[in-house]
Amino acid sequence: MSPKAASPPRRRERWPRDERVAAITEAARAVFCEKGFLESSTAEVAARAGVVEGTLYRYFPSKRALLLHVVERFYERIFADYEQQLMGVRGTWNRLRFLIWKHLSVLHGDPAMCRLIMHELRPSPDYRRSSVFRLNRRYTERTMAVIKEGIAAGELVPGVPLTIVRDMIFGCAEHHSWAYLRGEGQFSPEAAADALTDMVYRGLQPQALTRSGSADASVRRLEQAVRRLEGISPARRTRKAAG
Amino acid sequence: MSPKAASPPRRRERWPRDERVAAITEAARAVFCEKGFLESSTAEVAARAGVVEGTLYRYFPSKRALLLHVVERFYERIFADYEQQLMGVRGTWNRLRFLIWKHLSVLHGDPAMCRLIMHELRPSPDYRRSSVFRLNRRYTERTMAVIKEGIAAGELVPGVPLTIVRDMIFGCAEHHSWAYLRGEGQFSPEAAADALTDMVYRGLQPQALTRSGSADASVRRLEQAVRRLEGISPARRTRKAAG
Amino acid sequence: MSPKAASPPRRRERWPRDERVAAITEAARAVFCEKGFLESSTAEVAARAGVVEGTLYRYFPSKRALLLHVVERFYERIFADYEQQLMGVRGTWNRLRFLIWKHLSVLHGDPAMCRLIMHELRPSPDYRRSSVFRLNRRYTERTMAVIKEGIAAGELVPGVPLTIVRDMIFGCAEHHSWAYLRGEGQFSPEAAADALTDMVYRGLQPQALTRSGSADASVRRLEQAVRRLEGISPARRTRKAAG
Amino acid sequence: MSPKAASPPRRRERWPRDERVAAITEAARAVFCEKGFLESSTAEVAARAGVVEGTLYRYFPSKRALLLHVVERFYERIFADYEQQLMGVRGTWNRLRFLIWKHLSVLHGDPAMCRLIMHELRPSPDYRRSSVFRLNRRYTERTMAVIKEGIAAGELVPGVPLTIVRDMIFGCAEHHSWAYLRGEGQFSPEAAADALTDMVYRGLQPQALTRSGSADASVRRLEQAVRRLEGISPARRTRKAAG
DNA sequence: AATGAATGAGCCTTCATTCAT
DNA sequence: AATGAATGAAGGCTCATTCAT
Repeated sequence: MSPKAASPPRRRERWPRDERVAAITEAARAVFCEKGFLESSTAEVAARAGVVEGTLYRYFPSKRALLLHVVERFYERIFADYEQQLMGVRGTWNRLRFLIWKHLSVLHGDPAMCRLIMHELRPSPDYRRSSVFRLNRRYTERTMAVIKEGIAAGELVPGVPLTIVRDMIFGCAEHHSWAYLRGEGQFSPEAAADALTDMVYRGLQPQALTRSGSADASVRRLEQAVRRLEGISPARRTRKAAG
Repeated sequence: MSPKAASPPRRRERWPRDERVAAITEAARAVFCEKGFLESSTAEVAARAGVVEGTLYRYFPSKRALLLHVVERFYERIFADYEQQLMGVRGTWNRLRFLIWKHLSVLHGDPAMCRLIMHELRPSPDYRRSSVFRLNRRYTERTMAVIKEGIAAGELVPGVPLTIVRDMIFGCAEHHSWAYLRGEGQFSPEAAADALTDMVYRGLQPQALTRSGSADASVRRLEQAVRRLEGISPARRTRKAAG
Repeated sequence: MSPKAASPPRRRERWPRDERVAAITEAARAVFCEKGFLESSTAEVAARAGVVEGTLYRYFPSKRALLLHVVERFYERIFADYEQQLMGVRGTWNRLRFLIWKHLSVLHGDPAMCRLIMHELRPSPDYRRSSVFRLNRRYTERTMAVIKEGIAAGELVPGVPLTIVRDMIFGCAEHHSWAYLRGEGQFSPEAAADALTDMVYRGLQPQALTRSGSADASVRRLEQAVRRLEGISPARRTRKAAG
Repeated sequence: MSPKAASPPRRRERWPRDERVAAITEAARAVFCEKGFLESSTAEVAARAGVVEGTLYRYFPSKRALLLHVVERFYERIFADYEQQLMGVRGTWNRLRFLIWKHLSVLHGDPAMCRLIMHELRPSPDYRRSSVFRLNRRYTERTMAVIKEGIAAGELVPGVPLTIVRDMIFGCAEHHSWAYLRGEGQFSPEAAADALTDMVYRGLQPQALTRSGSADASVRRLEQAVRRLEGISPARRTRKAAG
């Protein structure tokens, strides 16, 4: 019933507000990345930031809010990079490759943070209501915009649902970097970007199955038309052709 | 508000060991899927299995081992399904589409278990040393084998690293089902399998990047006209309508 | 999830001291009544008063002192009402009924404040040393004065300890309004005042067997002995005697 | 993510369950009574009971449940006393006086516990849904039953709402013992019981205000007539009408 | 006078694992 | 084999009060 007794104060630093926030954010980033979110304690974050635990809660309402803030700052840095650079790249394939490469580079450049986002933030139940979800959407939309431009230009075909394309790009990147994020493997953003871009680009090419240049290309194409009329899947075409 | 009641002493049932294990496994599966691994307590698993907590530790060295066991059983069921059915499917595209569809169907059919595996088991630090990791590798290798067959048959080109192809397939599937696994969206295994298979298949076609204004451009245009008239795959319908 | 925003710097308003105090008092009253004392935070009081927390402590030495101040103001309002009105009422029963009704009306009219006083202020360890305790004493003494007048006038008998009478009146009022103060019931100040006044008034009527010192005291004592042997209540005495 | 590491066990006592519960309950009773509920810590309760904190939660789901249990045990002891003894008392006044005295004796005999109940348990928001509320109702109903018997026997009049009578008895007892419960005063259960019982009993007497055959009866009757001419109360109307 | 950020002790609760019976 | 009670460390969060500016 009686209020907590005051204790002799230690020393009371008065930094500018922004510096405090920055110190806390950075400390949180470091601790979360090192140990993971669940394994981090607010006590450790506070200690590393040079404040007491209570001070954390003056700036952030909860440990989780602090995580979100850390991740938001990360996205901001990413975006800052993006905007400029993309403008200097021309051509659908090149632009696509640039964005994929950029994404892979992010994964490669800060695996701890990416692991934090992917393994600890994203699985949480309210992720889809969080600001980070929206940031991520904005992030992926940049890539999808390039695809759409390609389609609009007639360079790519609109036949494949864009969500599939998006999931293919980001899912592939994620899977591909999986082990690396865990500190258990390596990958090359450049090589992966090349391969992935090619796959996606080719997958969206209008020519479909036309191994062009070959002498019998037109013959095969006729065969295929016939087969299609028989109601058979495209896969069959090849086999029959081969047979 | 009387103290928690002591449960009535259970009879020391003399079940066969296997039944015990099965009961515990099933209880664990149910609880883990319902509440997630971290949120599940051994107490609840034991209660649902009709044993006391201590008994759990007679059969499994830890809660985590129990999780691994549960997931292993799940993989076993998947495999049992697979082997037979794949043998009945011919053609690279079809076989690939079958495996992709099967994978998506698994995600669709038991989202809770898949979420458990993907969000709770896989991020753990020793996943790559676990039996489940090996099972999963075996699982994905089945799919990669089809790709390799396609390459061996000359139907697909070997230019793209297989790991990229694998990551594209499973990464896409995972991303695509993400919201669904959280109970926050829908997806169609069939439609997704079609689109994904097409993308991958086309991405591995030999025709390469003939974006040229090459000589056969006009031939291709003719082909397209034919295709439009025939109108076959779902993806194609759109194009037809648009055309 | 950006960090808690710093509030825009408030203008250092140069209110008259009294207005400041009044604003703080009113804010505190509102917050304390809404959420209870323990559940209220000085931060919220300050915010509602439009000042910062530190300013609170310029005017009040502690949160608890603020509570006391709030309650004192409340008592003052009550007293202001009282003094005048009572003068217009004549007759012991009427005056008693008026005061009881007034008390019940206060409970009825501001249940939140009364709950605050009764459930949160009064149980605190130093209540009996507080100014509010003295105010309350003054408050109850007004009622006791009426009783004393009635006794002095020979209309009521002095046999019952006044503290019991007082406790009966205020204890009854408090119990009667209990649920209402919690927002869980209703009561009528008028009906309760009637019943309570009658009970008290009748309980202090001379007719009962208690006017001792009278000549027949020893006779009554004998009667009581007899009755005790019969196992009958003293009340019977009267009726039997009267009969 | 990894389970908490086990530490070297200290010593593991295995008392009979009931003894453990009793030890915890008694420790909780002692600590709560000494320091109040809010000021007590589960750590202290556990220490006094000779168990670790976790053990508390095996038997009770929360600190508050422990409080409720302690209070329930207290009520049980009270009831055990009651039942027998009341049977040996005859006559409305005597029975009423016994119950009131008993209640006051309880307050007098265990002030710390009663303070706990009245100041810490009862004000809590969900008190009215608690088992203790029901126990208390049962407790007060015992007393009201005696009043009802008196009314049924024609010894008391039914004109006053029973809830008012109940509130008067228990409210008075509570107010009367207030300071004592705080360790700041004294009171005599016997004297208070006598006075309170008389007040209540007389307040429920049928005879109205006129019954004595005493010499000054006529004088009083005249006084009353005067008062009636002045006034006023609704209660009186009834009597007048009846007269 | 006013600000408003820093303090920091301490609480209730959880639960995988162990082990005496 | 089975029981089921005991362990005990750990952690996020609150908030009245102080005091440098």
